[in-house]
Amino acid sequence: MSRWIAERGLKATRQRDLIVDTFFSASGHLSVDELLAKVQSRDENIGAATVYRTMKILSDAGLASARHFDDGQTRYEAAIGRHHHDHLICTSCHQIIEFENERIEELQDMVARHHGFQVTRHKLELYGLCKDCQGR
Amino acid sequence: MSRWIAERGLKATRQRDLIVDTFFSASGHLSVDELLAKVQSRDENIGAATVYRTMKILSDAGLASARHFDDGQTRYEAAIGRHHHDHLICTSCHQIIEFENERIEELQDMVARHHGFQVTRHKLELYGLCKDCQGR
DNA sequence: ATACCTGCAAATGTTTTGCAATGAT
DNA sequence: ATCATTGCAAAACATTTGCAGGTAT
Repeated sequence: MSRWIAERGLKATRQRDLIVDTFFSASGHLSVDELLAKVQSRDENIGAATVYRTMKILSDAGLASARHFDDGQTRYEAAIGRHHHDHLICTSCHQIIEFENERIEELQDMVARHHGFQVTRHKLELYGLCKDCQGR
Repeated sequence: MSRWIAERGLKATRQRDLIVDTFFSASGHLSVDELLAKVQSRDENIGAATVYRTMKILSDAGLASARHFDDGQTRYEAAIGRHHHDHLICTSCHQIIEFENERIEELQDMVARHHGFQVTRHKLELYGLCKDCQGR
């Protein structure tokens, strides 16, 4: 993100580097809390506000995307060179599975066109029980 | 909702009746704030907590459904005898259009089956500009 | 009479913001 | 030297909860 940072007069700091590095080293859909914990295990003096601020920058830069699942917390996932995709979310073990489906996207475009809508982003989430959680 | 209320020892009160009546008389996807305002224009002494509590009851009774769009507020819509449907949301004028698409639902089921997932509910939201807001 | 309900205010949980001190260029 | 950034604490939100008093059955 250094180019993006330089272009708008932002500064590279130890904290930002650490947060960004931690974020991209981790996998999955991290809540700010989870990320903060990982970050603080490397430098306990980093504050939550800095993590919030840094993730907002990453998100504005298009390098991370914010997701709002139904648990009331914002989660971020890496967005570098990734296709758009949607999510299956297990309501029992909270596992998140990603999927892509070209046909669904096409049908969404069709629906939007039909309503004269210009879609900029969409969200498709399927909530339920994953294979492992169905037997209890 | 009188039957549902009686069945579980809940009580019919003036406030609940007023909130429920206001909710079903209004249309669209009301936030608690919006509903509270309408309710208070009929009885200014009704508190926000009562609206929250009542909408939770309606929701548990299956008469209203809670929606969480990306604006950080819970919105409720009437759910009596309605099909499942999804939403187109204008990010400029905040208009919300509903749609149903059988093919998309089928494809979702296929995706879920493919992952061994048992889906209980899903959410499909298309964000963008509605016809009116595209010209600015 | 006995629960249940209400309104208020206080508590909660998540995210944002003001500010003085610190740090990058 | 400038101006962005940090950490902290306080503020801002949306929502929930405790409680004393009020109300439906």
